[in-house]
Amino acid sequence: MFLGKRIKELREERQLLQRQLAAELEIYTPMFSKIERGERKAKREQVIELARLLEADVDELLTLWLAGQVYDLIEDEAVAKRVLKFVEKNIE
Amino acid sequence: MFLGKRIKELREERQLLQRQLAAELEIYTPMFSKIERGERKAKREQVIELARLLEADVDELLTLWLAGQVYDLIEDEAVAKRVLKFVEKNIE
DNA sequence: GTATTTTAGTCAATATCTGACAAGTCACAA
DNA sequence: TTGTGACTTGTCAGATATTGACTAAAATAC
Repeated sequence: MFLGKRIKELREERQLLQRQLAAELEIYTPMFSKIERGERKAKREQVIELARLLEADVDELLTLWLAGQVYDLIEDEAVAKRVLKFVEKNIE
Repeated sequence: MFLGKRIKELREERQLLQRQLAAELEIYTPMFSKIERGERKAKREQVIELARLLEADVDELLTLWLAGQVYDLIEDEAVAKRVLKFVEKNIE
């Protein structure tokens, strides 16, 4: 969702078609469309490849990719913020 | 993992056996053991029921439950902290 | 309009998760 | 040293979820 939005932005800036990026990733265009709209989850490898194809920062895209997954997990939870704080405190 | 540790603490404080809590949750003891050790993921419902059985704060346990899932998602990622910050900024 | 791009929907294949259970380890007691 | 209770490990079929391939429909551009 965060990732899809950013990919679409970058793709349009670069004037590329979904079809073109899909071909590079060796997936079908409908699949690419779904990834862009957040209906399907991209694979890690695809995110990395997309960063290359779109000349974007791979860490930025990986961050958005993961953020979307974290968001999906906690968005409807009353304790969402508390969860984030907790994980922050307990990471590495 | 966070949840399992806390459940074990509470269970021992209350001097309850895995077998007893498992029975209350209507699951097999080995399953309970796995949940406690983080080998299996508890269900939302089970977390809520456990809070009741252990006289613990349900939000605390739900937080730990979700935190474990978020942690699993990002623990090995270089951008982990950045992800948390990003989600924090973009929640609600 | 019609051609191109994007999205929606279907479906089988595959991967992942779950529950149930037998069998194992470990600690302690008889 | 064997019996018992608590907990853990391992397995495996069945349920669930995810994925990829693709057709068809919708939106947009020309």
